[in-house]
Amino acid sequence: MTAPDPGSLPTTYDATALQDAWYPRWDANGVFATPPSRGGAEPFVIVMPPPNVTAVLHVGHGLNNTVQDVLIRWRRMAGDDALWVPGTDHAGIATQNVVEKQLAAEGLTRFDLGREPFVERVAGFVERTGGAILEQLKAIGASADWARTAYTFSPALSTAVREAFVRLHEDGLVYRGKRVIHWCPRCGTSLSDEEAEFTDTAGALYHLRYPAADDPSQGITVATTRPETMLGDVAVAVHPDDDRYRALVGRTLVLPLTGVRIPVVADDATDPAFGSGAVKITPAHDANDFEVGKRHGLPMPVVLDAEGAVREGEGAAGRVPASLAGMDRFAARAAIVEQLRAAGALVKVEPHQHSVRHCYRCDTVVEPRLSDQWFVHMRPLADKALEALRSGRLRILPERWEPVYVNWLEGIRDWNVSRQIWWGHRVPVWYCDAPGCGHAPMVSRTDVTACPGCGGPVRQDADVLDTWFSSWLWPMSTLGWPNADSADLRRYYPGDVLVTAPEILFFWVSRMVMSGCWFMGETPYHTVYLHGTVRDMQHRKMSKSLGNGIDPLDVVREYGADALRWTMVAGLGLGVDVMLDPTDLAKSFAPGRNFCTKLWNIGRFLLARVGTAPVPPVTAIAPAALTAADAWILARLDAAVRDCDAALGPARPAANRAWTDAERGRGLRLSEYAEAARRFVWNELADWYLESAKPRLAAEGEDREVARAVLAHAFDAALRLLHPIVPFITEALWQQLPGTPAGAFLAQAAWPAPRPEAVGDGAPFALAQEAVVAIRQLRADYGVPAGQWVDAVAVAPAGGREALAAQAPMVAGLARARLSVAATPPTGAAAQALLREGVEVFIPLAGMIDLDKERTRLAGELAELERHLAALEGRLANEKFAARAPAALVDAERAKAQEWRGRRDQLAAKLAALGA
RNA sequence: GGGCGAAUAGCUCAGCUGGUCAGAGCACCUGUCUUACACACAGGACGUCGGGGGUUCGAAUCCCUCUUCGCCCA
Repeated sequence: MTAPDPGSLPTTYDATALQDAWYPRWDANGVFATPPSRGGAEPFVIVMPPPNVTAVLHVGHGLNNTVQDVLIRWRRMAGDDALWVPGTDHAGIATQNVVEKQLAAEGLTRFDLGREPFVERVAGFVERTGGAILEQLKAIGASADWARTAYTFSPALSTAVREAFVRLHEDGLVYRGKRVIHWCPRCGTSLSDEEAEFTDTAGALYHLRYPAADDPSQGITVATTRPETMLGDVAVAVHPDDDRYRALVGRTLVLPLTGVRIPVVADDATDPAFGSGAVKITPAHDANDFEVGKRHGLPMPVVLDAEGAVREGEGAAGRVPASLAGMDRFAARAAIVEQLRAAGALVKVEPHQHSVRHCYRCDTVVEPRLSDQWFVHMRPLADKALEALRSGRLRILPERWEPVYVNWLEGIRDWNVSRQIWWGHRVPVWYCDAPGCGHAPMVSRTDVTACPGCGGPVRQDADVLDTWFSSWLWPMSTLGWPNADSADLRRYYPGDVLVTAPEILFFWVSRMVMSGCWFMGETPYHTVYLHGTVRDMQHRKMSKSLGNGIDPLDVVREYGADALRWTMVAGLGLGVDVMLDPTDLAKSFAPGRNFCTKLWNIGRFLLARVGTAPVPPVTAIAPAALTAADAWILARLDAAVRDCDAALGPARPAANRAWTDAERGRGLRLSEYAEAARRFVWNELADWYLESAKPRLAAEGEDREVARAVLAHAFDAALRLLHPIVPFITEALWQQLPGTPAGAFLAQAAWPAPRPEAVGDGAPFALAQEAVVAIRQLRADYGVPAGQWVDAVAVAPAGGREALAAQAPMVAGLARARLSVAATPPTGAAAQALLREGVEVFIPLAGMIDLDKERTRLAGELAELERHLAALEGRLANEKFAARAPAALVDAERAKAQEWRGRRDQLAAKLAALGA
């Protein structure tokens, strides 16, 4: 690779060209890799939340991965052994759905193919199309260590899944049980609590009358939102203290339509205030009823099949009338309601607002259904995850999510990990079906091929494991777990930061903490950073179904990856949602586009002025050779570096891998970091220093060399500060700096540090800035044409005149004013302004001065000053303030009052001189 | 029903453990093609910090309460 020709910066900023030029070079030169040679550095590890293997990049991924890239590039530059592990997730249900849809187009189902051919087909599909999203991430500049790209269904990570299952079984935490679980009839599988999401739905409350068997004139009215489940009713429960029903407890009711006889039971979990106070009990199709059924030893007939149709299942003989058998649940609801109405059993129907669970993958209404499932007993794991947070080894930002995390873990329920689909890690349990053998089920790390008892064939459990059962191991499995000898695992576990969205705090984040604590004895990261959600202008979440999404690749093509990244990061307050308008990309991404264009122009102009000749390091310049402007910009740079550091860090807890209370809420303020860096390069370096340096650069001589050196140094540092956010443009500009060694990359350059001790703060320059601002204001007030030069006289105390006079060229350039410094004010009419340190600026404007206007202006200024002064003096006059406020504060307030009084007197004198 | 959180300029939000804290960006108004940038430069206007009460020498900042929103969980 040859260094680009320094004179070759194109006039127009071409983001695409920069991206095409620099990403391949970084990649080819191993900039993102974490070779053993960096072993001396401290590791900093982020594991990428693995996108679904079939996913395509959306703006949420863009935001999530940009944040991670900013952090990893920052730490890489800061000298850490920075590792960002990328990868994808096999996404059991989602991926299987995609392939099933393809099959459906061919008129086939997975059952037509059979299990193994189907799984092969999915694997082939993933092989061909999977992981495209990782290539898309490169387009937005993601600097992950691609050589370590992982996949939850790879052989290595599958080993981890099996190990985890077996070990939890050995620990007594895995069990198989018959429970009412959430069943998605469309996906044909069970779901965990987290995968069955509540949606508020306008439904109806049906009041059904069940007559007593021995006296049809008596009976009980029950209220239900799912009348079709009455086919599976086995009892009616009432509260034991409910006088309305006391006489009926123990008697028998007759189910309408089927004539099935059921008892009335007393159960104190019944809410007498809800509906009629009597509740029908359907143990096989309602989780609460299941508990009631167990308490009372009731049967549990299954009346809905796996497709959600009404059908006599286990224990349900005689419960489904032939006219209804095979009817879909919603059609059956309508039919049953009609039949009940006809039979006179329907008392009334009321509108009813309630929450209905839907499948998070396909939005189908979830059906509670009794079935055999594998569960993980979570209490012991959750306790460890709680301890991690309480001990400070884990923090969550923004901190307001911590109580949410705690609340969920404290009420944790067992995790249904089995799924009745084919695409996924098969449950590692084998059964011997041989009659008479009776060998217990075998839970095994390795495949079991023959029964150890009878030597006969064995059958593996048909279920696969929840995809989250593999992703909860991600921070360990990607590093080699369960191989305890893995060098990566030893070096890089535990990692540092997890960046994700709050939606998967329970699904994934807390479970990773649990698995890390349980299997490795340490939380997998010390910081969870939960960023906001990308929303449209109506604050709606962007989604495919709403059609309000933004394709990040469109943005990259039109405005560049840097503009995309800048817009998102600069707008990213901690935990704050990012609002973008999908109908107006130009407006949405204007902040990033504007900033990149500005930076490009700063760079182009600055680099052209600095030229290609070598510059000395600023540390080699004699302090006496530095002008006030130089001292000022170097001091501003120090402040900018400190601001960026404060906004970003600390990168990790100072000691013992545990956050102190003082550290806990600090850092990861990406928008503040962006603003601090932006302010420096734009408002300070470009607007003031570069402008003021123009005359120096135009002249020949030693001072020109000083200005070149300071410019090069300040811009170099600015590019370093900005690089994590806008990597491409900063790299391209940095390569043009005269000091850049051939073959070096900004992506690997050192993060700036403030000078250990400042050499002056450039106070005279700051004073001249005030003069420039004041003159500009006066010019605007008096409508002086922009192109017209004016004279300006600064009246300063004896000590400061010389330093201020030295700033005259700067004032000339920035305010179009010929500045002279004098001991006394000029005679005649002049517009005037008061600066700090008693300095006054006068602009004699022959014929332009309006005395009334000037008086009004000064009187306004005086009035405001007196208002503030009065408040201040009132405070100082308060004895209690003097007595109780900190002495330092009181002193500062006194000094301030002193200064303000001086100002007031000066202003008053001016007004008097104007004849006011 | 339970829990958490938010209400600060037209918009999106900073303001951490009470003392220039009334701010930033965008939008808006006015002027300018000032030898890199009109995707820019310069200047300007804009808020009794949701209502009420309390603690304090002092509250946007702490406490109580009301109102309105949002999120999570059941």
